[in-house]
Amino acid sequence: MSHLRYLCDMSVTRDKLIEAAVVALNQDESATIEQIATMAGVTRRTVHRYFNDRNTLVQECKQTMLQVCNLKMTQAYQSSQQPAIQLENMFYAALEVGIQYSFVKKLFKRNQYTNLVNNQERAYDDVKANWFKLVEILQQQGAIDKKLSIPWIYNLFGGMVDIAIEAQQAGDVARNDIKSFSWTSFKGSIGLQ
Amino acid sequence: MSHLRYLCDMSVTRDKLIEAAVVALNQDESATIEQIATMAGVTRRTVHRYFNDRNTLVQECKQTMLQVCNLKMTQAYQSSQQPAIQLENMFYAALEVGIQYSFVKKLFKRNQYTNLVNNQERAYDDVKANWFKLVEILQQQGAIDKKLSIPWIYNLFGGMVDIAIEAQQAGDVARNDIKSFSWTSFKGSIGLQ
DNA sequence: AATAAATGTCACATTTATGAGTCATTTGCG
DNA sequence: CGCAAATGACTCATAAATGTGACATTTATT
Repeated sequence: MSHLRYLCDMSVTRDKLIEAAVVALNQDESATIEQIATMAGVTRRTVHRYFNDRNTLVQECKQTMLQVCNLKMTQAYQSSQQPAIQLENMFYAALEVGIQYSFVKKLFKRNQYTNLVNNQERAYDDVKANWFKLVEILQQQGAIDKKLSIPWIYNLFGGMVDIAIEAQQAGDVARNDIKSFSWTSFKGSIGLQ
Repeated sequence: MSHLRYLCDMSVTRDKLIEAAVVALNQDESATIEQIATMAGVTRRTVHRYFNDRNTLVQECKQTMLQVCNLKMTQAYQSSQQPAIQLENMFYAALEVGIQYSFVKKLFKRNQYTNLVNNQERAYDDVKANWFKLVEILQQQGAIDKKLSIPWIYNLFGGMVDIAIEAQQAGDVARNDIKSFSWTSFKGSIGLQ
């Protein structure tokens, strides 16, 4: 056990593969192993060495992404006591884990109410419940446009992250501007003071 | 030639297949012919009767969707002389052809600058150019937040359509609310007075 | 330089997707 | 009803994607 991982350490490649798979699957949910391997800069055979089959890889992506998002979002939620600040920090957290967040969102969009309820998924429900509470409070205070429904605002929140990702991938919006642009736009879209 | 098309008229089935393919491909760009057929409520064999191969079907989807979007967006652009009204009507037009618009957007996101430049694609460039002019005018007038860049606003415009589609598909936002919610939110997101 | 780990290359079996032919059945119409 | 168009059900051939094994090559560590 070294204090620093080797560059060719297996766990590094493993993480790299999951990361590449998330990017590929986020853009094309039927992406082939070949495409994922190419994106990760390895051979298809290497992917098969780390994951028995395609489904295993996909499942690992789901678990890992859920874990990452739950952690980041929970930290953001606990970063303050003021709903407006909490919401803003949760937005930034979602932006930071952009593609992961988008992946998790799609995950729950498709398999809604499967019987695959595990700890991570329950934790995600908690995160979502906390988010809903925040928006409810802000709306009751009149800080958020009362004409908009909370489910709509939830869709907006996730959708704005996707817009930020797309803008970044398209490359036509300066990378440094994206964070401020997207928060400004999200704030405006819900009429937040 | 009857004034009313038969229910089993070929062109009806053909249109139905294209429509189903657009929905399927919009959600999974690698959707199989089987999935598309299922979505259209026909057999895979039927799809093959109308389109020689998968690529032909995809190409036809692109052409048809481009045509539909160009028409609707151009009509909306020409519906007024006031930039703010024109923009609003273009937004509604994009919403009306929601999935088609989203499809076309993805189309141009991937194959940017291919050599497949045909009439429809040139027309799309015109539509886009007109849209840009509107936003530029509004921003110079101070009617739109000057801190936001126009490419960002363009991404927002298309992204808001996607959010509306998702909200509708998820079913957690009342169908009648979606039009007003999304315009309200888009307006707010760009700081439009 | 020697060693071990990690990855690449090739070869092959299995599965899945695609495209197309044939014939029976359904559907809308006169 | 009876006709003709449209579709479904079944079939097969080919192509693409997946999963594995054996071995060569590269890479990092000692």
